[in-house]
Amino acid sequence: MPELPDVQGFMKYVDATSLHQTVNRVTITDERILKAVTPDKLRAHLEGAQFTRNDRHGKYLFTSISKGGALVVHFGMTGSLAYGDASEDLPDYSRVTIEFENHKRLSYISRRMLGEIGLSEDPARFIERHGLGPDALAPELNREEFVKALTGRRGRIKSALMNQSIVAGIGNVYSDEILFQARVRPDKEVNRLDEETIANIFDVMRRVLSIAAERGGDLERLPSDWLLPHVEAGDESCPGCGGKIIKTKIGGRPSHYCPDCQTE
DNA sequence: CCTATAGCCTGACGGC
DNA sequence: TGCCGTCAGGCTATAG
Repeated sequence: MPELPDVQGFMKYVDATSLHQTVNRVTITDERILKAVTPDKLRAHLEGAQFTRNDRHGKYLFTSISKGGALVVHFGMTGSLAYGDASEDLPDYSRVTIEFENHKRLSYISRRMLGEIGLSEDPARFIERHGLGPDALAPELNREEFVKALTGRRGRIKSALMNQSIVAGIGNVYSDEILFQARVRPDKEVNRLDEETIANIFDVMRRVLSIAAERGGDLERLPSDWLLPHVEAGDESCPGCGGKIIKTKIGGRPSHYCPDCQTE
């Protein structure tokens, strides 16, 4: 599930549950989720340490470790976190579980194993090496820069919004919502959009992501005049005009839009 | 340099 | 009930 708003939700979740507790034990149920670190190294870095703070960049969560460096958490399409009592059974598809001295545990869950757990000594360098653009909600990202980053590009606007090297954090679902609210069709070629329209997409992007992030990505808590709650509920009618929402594929990803409201 | 596409990986779901 | 194809809120490597 995780796009920027969801990861923001996970960040608050870790803030509320897992900071400043000493790690007793790290259990790795499936090593394949560790792509750039060995199980021994992960354990060595975490055991006896505490988590001190969380930061997010795009869809990545960086949890700082008191001994130095940070735990890198990426959720892929099916990742999530679950905090609970250490005596309880692990949730299905737990891949890594961190047990604390207070007999609680934090489990990283991933059904399809498309995510990753790793370590980074320097998250800023990690972000750079992975070619991530500025976070979509970063205060230093402004309208002008956004317009500049999109100008001269070919391809479709939805693909550009989902391109993490332009702006980090937007995925398949929120790109649909942003374009719905900006009234731009997802298959519109970027180079056929004028500056004003792109600037408006920027404003809408900020509003959509901030509101959704506040709600931790919980689709049920989103305003009912947004597209997502309708699509999620299997409702094929447009919250704006009541017309039929079109489902199609753009860049291989399922996409929803209203042909009547999204005219640009 | 840029964009589009296939592949990774696994389980849930619907149709037969 | 069981099998099978399709699908999925992401990313990377590769081809064009």
